[in-house]
Amino acid sequence: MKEDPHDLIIQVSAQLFGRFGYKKTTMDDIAQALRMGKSSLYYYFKSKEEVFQAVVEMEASQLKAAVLVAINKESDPQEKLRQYVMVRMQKFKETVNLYEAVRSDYLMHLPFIEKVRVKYDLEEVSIIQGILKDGQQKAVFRIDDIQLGAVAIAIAMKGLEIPLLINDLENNLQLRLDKLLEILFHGIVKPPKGLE
Amino acid sequence: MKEDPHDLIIQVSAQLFGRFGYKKTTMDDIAQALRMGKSSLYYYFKSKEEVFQAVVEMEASQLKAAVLVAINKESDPQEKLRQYVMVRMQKFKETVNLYEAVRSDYLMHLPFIEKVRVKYDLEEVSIIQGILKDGQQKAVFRIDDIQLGAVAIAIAMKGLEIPLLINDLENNLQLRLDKLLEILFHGIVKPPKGLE
DNA sequence: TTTTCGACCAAAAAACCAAAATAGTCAAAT
DNA sequence: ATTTGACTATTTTGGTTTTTTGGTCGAAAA
Repeated sequence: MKEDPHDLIIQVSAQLFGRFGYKKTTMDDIAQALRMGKSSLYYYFKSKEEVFQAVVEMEASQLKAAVLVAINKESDPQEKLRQYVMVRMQKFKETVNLYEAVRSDYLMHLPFIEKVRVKYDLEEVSIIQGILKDGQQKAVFRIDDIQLGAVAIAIAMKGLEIPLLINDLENNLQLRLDKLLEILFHGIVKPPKGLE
Repeated sequence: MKEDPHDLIIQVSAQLFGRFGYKKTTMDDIAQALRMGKSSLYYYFKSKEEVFQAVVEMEASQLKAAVLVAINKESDPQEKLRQYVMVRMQKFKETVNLYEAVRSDYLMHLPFIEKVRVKYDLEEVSIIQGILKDGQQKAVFRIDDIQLGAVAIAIAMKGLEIPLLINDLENNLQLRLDKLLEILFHGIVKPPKGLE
């Protein structure tokens, strides 16, 4: 079974974009890597932007898939959420193009990237919502507004992306995540009566 | 009492940097605005970078001061923390140069800005630590590792900076902050016995 | 019909270069 | 101790040419 040209282009482009970045990768580069004429690319994609968008969307859906697999392995909502955060942070760094798209000043302001980012953010919130809802049904989470709660958690997660590029904190990361999760689960206010 | 030239330069520079940005503001512009020769500037500062650094540090310390005033108005640790988050997010946007320094791709990677940012982050963590410690002594907060807890909260706060530039959410901001704080205070896990 | 590609174009980018602007120096003046 | 004008080395800018690149099209192949 031959590979669908469409997908093949996306795969090869992903590698090139990943290595050289969006600007430095030309349509000719991609065509040459595929040993086809540049014009042929335009039979499958109508612009360079569209190719990049496809690459980013592919990576985003892979990230999403990995995350879904991880949380479905767990049944305890608390553990689901922990796995979600862990896997999502872990994989995020590895998806180079998505990373660049969200990060690079140059790309970030392009309207088509903006679209992808919003979509990707919404999916993230939706996944968290799912976990929260599940936890609520199983009566382990107490949270009144699930929508807002999910957004709040997503926001906190964004904060973790910042120091990610400043200094790699492979080691600290685990520790900080655990701390963040503990606060997320139990809060910092002492329970009223003699508990715990 | 005359104004200290050093401080005067910082004040005027802050306005110019704020209006035109770091790159577009020349030392001549600053000198002219002060009606002094450009060379005189170099009597007080040894480079343009140093002037900008002084401006950013001034703004950072003003932000810190405003935040300290706000939290000292409150005595309840929980309210302290709430005021801290509110004021810090509110004022942050208004300190244009600090904002640009942390944000702009061009400036962010300059080593001297990096330094300022780290220092500023550390101070932020230290303030949060203070609030947490106070809350612990007053037995209203329960948190084992104050250092890590403060870092976790600071990280979550960084997440709030991101959507700040994407779309102004003056209105949503208040709502999201409250939600984030509620989770921060009480967590999302249902307490074991029939409480609350 | 569907897919590929060479030839082509307009627009963008890179290379180049001279002129202007700018950060920074210094010796002399105040 | 402070200020400044004159000076310089380095960037930045503006304008021009050349090259690259994204994208089109019609013809050829499959």
